Amino acid sequence: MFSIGDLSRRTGVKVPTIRYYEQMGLVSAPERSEGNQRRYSRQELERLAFIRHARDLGFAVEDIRALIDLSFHPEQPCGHADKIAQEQLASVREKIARLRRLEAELERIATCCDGKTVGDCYVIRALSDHALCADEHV
Amino acid sequence: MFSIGDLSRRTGVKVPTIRYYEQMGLVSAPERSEGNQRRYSRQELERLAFIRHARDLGFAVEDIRALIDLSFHPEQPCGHADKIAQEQLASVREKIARLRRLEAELERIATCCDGKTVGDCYVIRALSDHALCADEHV
DNA sequence: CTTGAAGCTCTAGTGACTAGAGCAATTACA
DNA sequence: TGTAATTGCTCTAGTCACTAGAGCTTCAAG
Repeated sequence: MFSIGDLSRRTGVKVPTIRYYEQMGLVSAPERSEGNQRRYSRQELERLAFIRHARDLGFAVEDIRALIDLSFHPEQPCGHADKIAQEQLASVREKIARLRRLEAELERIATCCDGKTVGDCYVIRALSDHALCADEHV
Repeated sequence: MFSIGDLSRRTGVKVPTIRYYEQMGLVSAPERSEGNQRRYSRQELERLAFIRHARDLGFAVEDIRALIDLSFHPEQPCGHADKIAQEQLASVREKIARLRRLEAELERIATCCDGKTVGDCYVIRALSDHALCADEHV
């Protein structure tokens, strides 16, 4: 049996976060010691590792809940799991594209400031005047 | 004079968000009509456009507050504004790098699922077993 | 003059935690 | 066995940048 601290060290999920996951129903409430402390089995450790892994990959808690539900029904077609992963991939790609545009814009703004005072600072001017933007960033 | 709705349409900032910015002190409380409705000047429109632009570029509200303060002191050296922009650029680049790693991982996970049921779904297995990961993603 | 859109204030909710207070239980060591 | 340090417990509230909704008032058009 593992204490909540053991679980935390082994999975890298912080202690309050584990309790938060329990409250959200992502991990089930474990057994308790005589003194009311949480005691986890290996199964619960693995489940938390799964969650940690999925969170690292940017899955939303709701997605993770769906994936866990699916993993309890191994006989079901896996189209749903696949769809969740595909959607997550699409969303990550979108974020990357958006951030790339911001990067370009910021590079332009942050590198050509050669003014000495705020009055002729390119950063401030660029932010004041959207027309200075190379292209629309939404 | 513009109503809050005019301002919203012209800047693309939603009406409740404008009121929220006022509460946060990002935009100052404008004049009111006889019937207590907000009436904005062109200057306030421009300020909101500035904020919108900076938010689009991912600046935090605190950063924007600092940039606005700076823009009221055009005689100051602009090193601070430049620093804020540089930091924002660095943070955007970091996010891009991180998302790229996630993208690679998700591609691997989401494209090689050829199982029929959840039982042999690669998505689920990959999430369960961190060891399947090509490299560490933090 | 009426009707419907737009405005007002206020409170509470979002997601995914994080921080802190004030206790109780456990563990390590003497 | 004693005690001190660490870890655990519950509960509330805070974070960020909004967003939603209730219940009301004001404004502009026809």
